[in-house]
Amino acid sequence: MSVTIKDIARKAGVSHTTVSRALNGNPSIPDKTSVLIRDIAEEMGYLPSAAARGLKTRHTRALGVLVNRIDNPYFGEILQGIEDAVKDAGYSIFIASSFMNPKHEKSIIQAFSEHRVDGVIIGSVPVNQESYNLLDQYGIPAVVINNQSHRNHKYTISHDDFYGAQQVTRHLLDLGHERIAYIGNKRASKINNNRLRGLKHEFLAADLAFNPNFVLHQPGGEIEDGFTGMEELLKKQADISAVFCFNDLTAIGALHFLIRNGIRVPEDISIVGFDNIRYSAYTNPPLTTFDQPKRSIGTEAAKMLMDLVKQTVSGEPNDHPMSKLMRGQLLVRESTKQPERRNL
Amino acid sequence: MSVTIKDIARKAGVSHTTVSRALNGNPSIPDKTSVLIRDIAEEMGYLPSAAARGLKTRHTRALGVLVNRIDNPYFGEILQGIEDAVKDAGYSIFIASSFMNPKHEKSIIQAFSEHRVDGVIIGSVPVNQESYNLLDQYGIPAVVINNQSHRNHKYTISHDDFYGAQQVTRHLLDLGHERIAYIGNKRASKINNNRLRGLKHEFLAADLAFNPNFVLHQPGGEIEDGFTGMEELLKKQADISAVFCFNDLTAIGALHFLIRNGIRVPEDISIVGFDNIRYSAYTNPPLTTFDQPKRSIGTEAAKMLMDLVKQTVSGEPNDHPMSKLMRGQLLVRESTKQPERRNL
DNA sequence: TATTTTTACGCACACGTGTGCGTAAAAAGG
DNA sequence: CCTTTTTACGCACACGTGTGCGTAAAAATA
Repeated sequence: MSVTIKDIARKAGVSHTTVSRALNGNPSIPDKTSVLIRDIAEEMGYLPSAAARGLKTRHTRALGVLVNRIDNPYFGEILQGIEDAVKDAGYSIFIASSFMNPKHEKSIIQAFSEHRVDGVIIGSVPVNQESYNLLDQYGIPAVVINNQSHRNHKYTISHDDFYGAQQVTRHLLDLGHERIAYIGNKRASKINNNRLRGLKHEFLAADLAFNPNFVLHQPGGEIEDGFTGMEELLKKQADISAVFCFNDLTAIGALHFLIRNGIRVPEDISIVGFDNIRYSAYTNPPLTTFDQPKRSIGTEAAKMLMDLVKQTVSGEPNDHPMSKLMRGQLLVRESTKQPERRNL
Repeated sequence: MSVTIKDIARKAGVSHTTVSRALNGNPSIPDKTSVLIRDIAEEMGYLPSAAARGLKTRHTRALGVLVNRIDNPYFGEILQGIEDAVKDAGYSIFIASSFMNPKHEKSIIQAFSEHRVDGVIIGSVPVNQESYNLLDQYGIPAVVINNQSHRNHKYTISHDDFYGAQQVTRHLLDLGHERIAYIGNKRASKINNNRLRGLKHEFLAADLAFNPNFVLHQPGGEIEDGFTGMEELLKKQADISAVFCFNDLTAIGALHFLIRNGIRVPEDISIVGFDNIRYSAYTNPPLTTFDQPKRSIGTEAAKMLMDLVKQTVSGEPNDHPMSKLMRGQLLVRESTKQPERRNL
């Protein structure tokens, strides 16, 4: 079965203590025996048991990542960013998706805790107080990406949605749009609010009145929500000239609805997305959007978490909260242009 | 810090042995003490240490999943399928991406082995013999999804690409296309071959000659490969009427190139993708494609692996290989229609 | 050579959980 | 009431690794 340090010890004619020390580079072991032991270990295909080691050292070199769903292109890139950062540092990651279901979420956090992960990253999901208490009790630090709960968390990485929404809105205003609609996502309450706030702020800054009837909050942020949202919006308000969508997925859905119904984009209506998921460059027309540094958000979250772990291990208390706000940039493609004059 | 069974034992006035048995439902413990102990455990927020337990039981209730990249929409859905199946069974999953890099791959397999995962799923990545030997040595079963290496694996889940390509080709032939090109993906050699074989087979079955100049193998299967592939193909062969693309991503790229260059789809050229990634329903025009049951592929792989683990645990030898071939179905949307007569 | 210092390594316990075996107490049987 | 069976539980060891402390041998010093 699996090779243990005792097997190596037997073969090398020393005690397992010496093997353990040799493999960990303890200076009390002279080079020649150290080399001998390493060679034998290599030859026997020895790999230390993370379980046994973790039992003693109290850390596992494993992190837990909780997301809403894995097969979401936005999270996908964040996950990849996390993995990039983590891989170099020799950590492994557990990934689980909660589907916004509190039951799942609780059992995921439990599983993470049972595996005694060194830390947890929570990606754009509101998490129960109960789950946090669990992590607290087990002394597991958590970094929250795009905090969605009302609670303020100690360690967060967030995207500056307010700024992003401002840029998007300014772009539309600069083009001459005034009848701008917003298709939001109820579920992502905090993010949704920030984006809407950014939009309103720009209207205010431009001395324009924003028509609240132009806002529609959908139950989710998927393609379908954009599709049905666009449909509903046009039923209520036929005279909009541009739509700011919660994210690229909803924008793709909205775009699709318009094209299906013979409404030209951007000639009749301009569409803007948010996030810059990979695919948004290849819609027809290519989507104007706000480019979130998703991969960087992932790596920054992972780095922050690994720093926290290091501090925890070295026993430093570190009670001051940390949070990092990441900014992206507007990406003008072809789904936006100045509004054409229409008979009013 | 974390609560142990000894803590519970102290509080309940029994030995840790009794606690262990009570929590594991050992019948030698009478109900009333058992309930008492469970209550105390609950109250103290006890969660068993997976490490300590795994050390004794020799299994960790953790699986490893190796993919090419996490942020790929095709894998994303497979991953979600795996996670679905695994969650109900109380397993957790490590996910790591190799980027087709043998170095990464080796260190990932090592990490999985160190964590003594109960099994590994390898998703559409060719894996070194060395890595397999490692898994073998540690007695870790592996299920391979869409085997990409030349070696035949013991346990596999595959999609029936030959059948799929046949359906796709027949669809095009039925529409009246004969000048059908294929944009392939060199990297996915085995899958690529099967799809091309399916295509050729249908030509043969229809008594038509297939023009090998209409085949182009790209270095990858991303959107960009489709874009540049289409460009190159048109330079070489201007008179094609339909393109069968390796997957939806390349199809999206190809489609994008055509539209950018004023070539109408499907009036001038029909395009077919493969996989049916979520987004393919929302291209303009919506993509005709072959719908792979990705989520099912993931769940089936997970189930097979968990069965293998169960057998390994119960000591059954189980040396007969297993493999499951999954079939999808053609999904005709709007990127294909009969060819228009052109001046030849 | 005798003494002190250094070197090289092992003993024994710990981490948290599971389990074979043993045993006092309780229950059952006579 | 005594014997046998059953019940309820604990002791002690094991899993694989890490570590404080101790010690024999080797090296350095006197």
